[in-house]
Amino acid sequence: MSHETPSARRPGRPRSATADRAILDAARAAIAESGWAGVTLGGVAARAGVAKTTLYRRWPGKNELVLDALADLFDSLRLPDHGSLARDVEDVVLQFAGLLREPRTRGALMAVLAEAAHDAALRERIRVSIVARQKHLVRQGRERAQTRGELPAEPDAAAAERNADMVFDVIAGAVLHRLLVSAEPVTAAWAAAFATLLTRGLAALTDPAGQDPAAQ
Amino acid sequence: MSHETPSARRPGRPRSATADRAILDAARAAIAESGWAGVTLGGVAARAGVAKTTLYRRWPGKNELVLDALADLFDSLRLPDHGSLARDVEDVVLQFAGLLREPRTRGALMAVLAEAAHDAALRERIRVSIVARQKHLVRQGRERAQTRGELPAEPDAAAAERNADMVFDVIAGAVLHRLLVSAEPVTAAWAAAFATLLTRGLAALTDPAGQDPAAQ
DNA sequence: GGGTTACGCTACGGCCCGTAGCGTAAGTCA
DNA sequence: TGACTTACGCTACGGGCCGTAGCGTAACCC
Repeated sequence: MSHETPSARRPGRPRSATADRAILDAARAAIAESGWAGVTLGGVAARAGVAKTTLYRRWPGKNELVLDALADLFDSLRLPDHGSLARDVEDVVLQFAGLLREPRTRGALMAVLAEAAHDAALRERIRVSIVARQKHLVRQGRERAQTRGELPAEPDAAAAERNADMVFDVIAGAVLHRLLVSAEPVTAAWAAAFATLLTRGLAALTDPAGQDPAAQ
Repeated sequence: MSHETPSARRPGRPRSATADRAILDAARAAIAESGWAGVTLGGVAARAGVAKTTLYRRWPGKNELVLDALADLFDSLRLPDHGSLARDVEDVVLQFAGLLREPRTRGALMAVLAEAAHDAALRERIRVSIVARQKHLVRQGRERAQTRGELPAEPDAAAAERNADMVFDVIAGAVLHRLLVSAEPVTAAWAAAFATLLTRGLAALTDPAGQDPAAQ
């Protein structure tokens, strides 16, 4: 996943790709069954039919393993073209909420985020394997919206990047907060209302007559 | 904190209020020093000058203790009146980000949320001691904005409640996500842009000509 | 074959959890 | 004052999991 692909083949016995997949599958299963607290590296190893030491040879600890096991989940997100930005956002929001429908998956994700709060290396790992990997959705949506004329073009690249980050934080943050802290479901109605709020607000934000766009 | 206040004085030796405060202070200190993983109930007890058993007599476990230790932090949030909804939102966003400036505080909060994902009792505890206790800020802001004429009045109470929940999720979610997942600071410029996005979007959302407000 | 790396297995020290048991301290009530 | 009730401090314990060390074996390259 985030391991170096041995471009130059090294001598010695190669790592078993089968074991890699077995371990990640076992980790996902363990998460689904017993949540974060229920995941023990010993248990994952046993379930994967692998020695515990093999596990420690590949991942520094529980956080990194679970993160890798979760990262793939988000790769299934797609931005369909419904003809309007709001509809597209609504669709992606529902997809995202669907991925986190399982409470234990939510728990595992949050736990990793929690550890990241005081672990810079883990934070970087998250940034690479989840955030950066999904940010293309935001860029894609913006391009479409600008082509449609729904959103004005940003004055410069820096402003465009700031707005993309903002959109990402607002979407992912709102959905996570609703599911996890408020503990209420993301329904179609909620997604529609949220998409309206976001797209209207975004139009105002990008509008040059909107506010002072003082850079950070 | 969330214990029953002994309205009718019971017989026997009363619980030491001093110990309660000492334990919560010790827990906060432990969080600040070593983050979630570093908090051990044994350690907290020792630091508080209290027997470990005393701790277990009052809190079911680590989650509940840390939650109680964190809940007070949010009570300092205030909604100042700057004359415009956007400015008020901006102010509160900066306050909120300020509370979470300390990475270890963020970690402790996130860890509690993570556990809550698969612990309904803890979820309820969070809902009561944090979410419900701070939601008055949203209601207050809405009332002011409607008095000022910045926002239209909602058609009915249910719609008003839905919007309030939405605002809460968007604000808290976006700030948390930016600080924790994106790992970028909440600057004054970011807060201003976010406040613009939210207030403009909210105006569109509440606008009767906005979209179909199909209830959930 | 020799060299190199990965694997499975076992065993271990260490830390922390959560509880039990006991004697003692601090209150209430008669 | 003395009986009663509840909280406290202390010690001890079984149990679980962590993360590592050591060893023999398996797979791959030259």
